[in-house]
Amino acid sequence: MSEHSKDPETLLLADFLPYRLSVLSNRISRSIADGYEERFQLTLPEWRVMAVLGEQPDLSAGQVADRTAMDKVAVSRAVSKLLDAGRIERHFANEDKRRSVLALSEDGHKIYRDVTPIALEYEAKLLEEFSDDEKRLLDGLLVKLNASQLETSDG
Amino acid sequence: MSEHSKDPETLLLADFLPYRLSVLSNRISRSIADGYEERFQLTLPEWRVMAVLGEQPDLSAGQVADRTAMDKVAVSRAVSKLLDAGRIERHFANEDKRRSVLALSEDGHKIYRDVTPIALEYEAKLLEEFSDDEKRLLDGLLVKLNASQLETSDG
DNA sequence: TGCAATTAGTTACGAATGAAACTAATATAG
DNA sequence: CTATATTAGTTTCATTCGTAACTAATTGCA
Repeated sequence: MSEHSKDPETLLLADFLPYRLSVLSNRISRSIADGYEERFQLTLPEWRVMAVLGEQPDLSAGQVADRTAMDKVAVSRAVSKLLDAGRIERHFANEDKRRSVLALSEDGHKIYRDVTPIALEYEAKLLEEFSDDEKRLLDGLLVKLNASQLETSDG
Repeated sequence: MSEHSKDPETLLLADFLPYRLSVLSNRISRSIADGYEERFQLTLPEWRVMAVLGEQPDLSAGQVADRTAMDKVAVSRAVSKLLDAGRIERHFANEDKRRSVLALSEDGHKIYRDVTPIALEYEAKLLEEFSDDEKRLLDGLLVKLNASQLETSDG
């Protein structure tokens, strides 16, 4: 990236990878959320929790946080709204009564089945002009960026 | 993406492009911001405004909003904090007294010169394992995704 | 055992955010 | 001209968000 600006004094926002990713990602997330938020009265963090529980039920709040890269407070809030709305069910583990065990309710499953295709169709449209090769390439580059990010941030 | 899940019923978050971009991008932005926020008492939106003014001075608030993909309220707030801190200067255009003309102050320039290398070094680290080919590829794929996003959202 | 440290999750509170209403200046239509 | 519509930017208000403090349950170690 920034091949145009090797000079460490010059920052061209339009070439700056973190900036580009941020703008792109925010626009995409917003577009998808527009497809379900109003219609299902469902915020993005709530949908993330539902998506992960639809994929794998009986996770704890902490596990949900790990998988969605949300922080535990955000998960706690989303969970409590989803419980109020009757979209998930919660019980607590016998062997550790702090640990919650979360799963979609029947109602939650219904919404999950409705929203999932909206999300996937959006992704499909986004990638509709991409060849299989390009998709694989993109996948690989994102995996690599992700690994690089993890190294770069902490150790 | 989601090559694993062509089935429109099944959403694998870990394969879902919008989700992956969001997690990656948020982590990257956070890491960079950690490098300057506390040290320079500078929030991310404030830095974005400074970055664009450092690159091209004498923009109006609206032009800053367009170039940073921030909304005008966010720009207004960032501008007013930057004015308070003496990091930018504002006057108003003679031919249209509503339109602001913004530029970094001397102090702002100093900060700009300090923060820019932090941002660029982070980007460089992120891409340090990428060959030139891979960088070009990534650049092209992001350009394409961006175009696709624009089409997909509105018309 | 029993007390300190850790862990799961929630609550409280201040800061950040976004939508909508507002103000002031300019452009446009009659 | 003058009234209406539009545009630039700000303010307000309600919501969202993140950090830190808190509660409750569990673990570890003396």
